[in-house]
Amino acid sequence: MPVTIKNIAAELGLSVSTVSKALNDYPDIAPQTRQLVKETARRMGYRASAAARSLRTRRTNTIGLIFCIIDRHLTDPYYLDLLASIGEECSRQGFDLLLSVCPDRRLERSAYERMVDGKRVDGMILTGTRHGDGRIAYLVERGFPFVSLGRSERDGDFPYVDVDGAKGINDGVQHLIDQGYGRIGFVGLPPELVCAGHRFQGYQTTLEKGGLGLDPRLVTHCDCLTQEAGYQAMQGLLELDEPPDAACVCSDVMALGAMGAVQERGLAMGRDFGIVGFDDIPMAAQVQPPLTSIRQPIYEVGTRLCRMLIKVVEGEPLAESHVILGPTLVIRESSGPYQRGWAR
Amino acid sequence: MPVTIKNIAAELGLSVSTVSKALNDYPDIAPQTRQLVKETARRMGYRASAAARSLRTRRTNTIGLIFCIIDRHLTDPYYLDLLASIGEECSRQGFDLLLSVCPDRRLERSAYERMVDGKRVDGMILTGTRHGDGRIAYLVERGFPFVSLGRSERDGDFPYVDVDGAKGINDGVQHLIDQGYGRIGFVGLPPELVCAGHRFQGYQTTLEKGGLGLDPRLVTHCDCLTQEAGYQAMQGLLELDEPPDAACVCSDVMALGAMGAVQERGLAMGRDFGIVGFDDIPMAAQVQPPLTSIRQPIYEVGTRLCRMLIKVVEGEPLAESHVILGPTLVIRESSGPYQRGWAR
DNA sequence: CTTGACAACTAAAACGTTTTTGGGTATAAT
DNA sequence: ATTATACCCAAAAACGTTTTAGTTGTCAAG
Repeated sequence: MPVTIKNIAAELGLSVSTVSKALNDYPDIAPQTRQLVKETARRMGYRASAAARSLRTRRTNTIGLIFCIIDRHLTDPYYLDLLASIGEECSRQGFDLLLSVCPDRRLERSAYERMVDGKRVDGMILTGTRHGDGRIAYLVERGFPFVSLGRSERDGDFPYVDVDGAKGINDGVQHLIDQGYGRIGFVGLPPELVCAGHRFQGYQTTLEKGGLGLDPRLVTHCDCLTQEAGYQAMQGLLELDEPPDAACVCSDVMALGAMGAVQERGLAMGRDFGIVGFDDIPMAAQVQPPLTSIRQPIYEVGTRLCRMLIKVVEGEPLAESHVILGPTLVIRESSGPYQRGWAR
Repeated sequence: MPVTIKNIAAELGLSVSTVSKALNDYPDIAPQTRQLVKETARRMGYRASAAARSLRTRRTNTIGLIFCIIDRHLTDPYYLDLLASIGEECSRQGFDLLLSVCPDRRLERSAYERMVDGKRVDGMILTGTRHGDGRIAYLVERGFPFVSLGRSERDGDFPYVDVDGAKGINDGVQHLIDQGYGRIGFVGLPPELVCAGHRFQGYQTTLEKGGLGLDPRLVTHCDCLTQEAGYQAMQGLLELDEPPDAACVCSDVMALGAMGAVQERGLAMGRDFGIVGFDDIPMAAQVQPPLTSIRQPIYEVGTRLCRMLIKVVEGEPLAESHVILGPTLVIRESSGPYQRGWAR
């Protein structure tokens, strides 16, 4: 039923190999033949069978992406933008994107094996590198092409794109200091994430540079990137004997939850209490008050990841295999100048 | 390098066909042989080549999904949840999910052709049915298995899952009426979407039922589902000579933008002006004031779509091929009782 | 002793490509 | 007239499975 290369050959009285070569622009095919074949193929509505082609060429022209969803809620717009940028670049390059969503960390390994060992994809994009990342170990051991979003110091040398989290947090914390906040808390990412450490370092060094000591009680983190978790974390900080008057929250989604907790206490955001988020999701600009946030160039990250991986897959050399992109602080009202103390 | 069925056969001194049959539980294989083969396969780390298998069986065990992104921003959490639910169900059923993101409506057709004619997937999930939907025409013509999220009256008979938008809007508008709002606007979806019509009907009938006439000036719509568009639409309504005192906005993301426009005018949300959104994204509960919204059972929608499609692909009969799920109104503060008039 | 039935396995074709090798026919060079 | 050189095309193998159609061996029934 579907039209194959053989049908075209029969139609034209040519051999299969000639047709194949014509379609693939081999040099030893007469220009007119090539023309004729392509014309006929189009007329007959021919499309190469992906399976047959990849069986023969050992290439799938597909890249794999696995999202491991904890808690059944992956509603962070950040991921959707990442996905969109990767997907778009894939399309441009004629690649497909095979996506797997696994609801449980324990199923993650088998999801990778399915894609990699089942030869379903040519390469993988890995997001959110973790300490002692089993996925990296696996891919390195297999010698399978991959790039990652996020560094991983000790796990071997592989191409990655990362955002300079320390720099981002530095800008954010410094901004809070400049606005007059003196007791600045930190709501970090799940500690297993490599980038969580970088961001904390940014917090630490900027406090020191600003002459503010680090109070460990003001440092907390969320185990998942949800509003609820951000709300809880901020609750914890506000219940301290000496609560903070500002906080740097490592994800906007978490920051929105944190804002809720602050406002619930009757504190005026951007006056009594300052918050800086991370990611600069679209919602950040719309919420009341608008949320100051450290913008990640997420579209560029996704695009670069995709381009790098495709180069690796095709065996081309990478101009740079370790890319660190700079975030930019977007100042809005949630970090307005500090106006009064906690006790009022 | 990768271990194939032939390697296993050689290792055990069996034929390829025996190994294949053993792995696939054919009855004419001795139980002990089957056992031995499976054991050995596992030990050697065997994984069937997806390409070879699907070349032979004409099945890919993959379903396709194409997101057409307008405006480079697909940050609606709704889609991420939909994607997550579809992805999870795929995993459970041992299917892969091939995702294509096309930045331009003009590239949509070729994205479909790539998946369908290139035999990359066994079936497609189509989202957001449109009037005179070219995708449906194409798939029907090809006789290709698909299910859709959303009805389509005239385009032929195919399985779908839909949410009862008329019912949802009905509940929302009735709620606004009950809260004392008397001049209720409507911010609809892009009119090309089939569901846009259903929702508008819900608006219309509920107004009539409530004895409120329909003022066409209070009816507007957005061309894309962004906050910005919602903001603009609401601006338009508020600039009328006789502006509304409430509005039903057909997507939460748009509703958040609309809330911004309302608040910018100095109106108190949930007192001077009521808003009901649609989708009940997580953000709705967190924003200030929390947004009343019509919840779509999006996880169930995704799961059902996936299950139905897989049944169709496998040639099993569908218990019900036209599923309409009910939304539920989640009441929050953005639709608090009407307290004062526009002029103050 | 043949026949048939059954169980357990194998041979081989097929799926639709790509690619290597090689063959034939012009044209050009010796 | 012979040889070399392009040029164009065809044959065939290969990729790793699945599946149809046997083949072998054993055992029971006739």
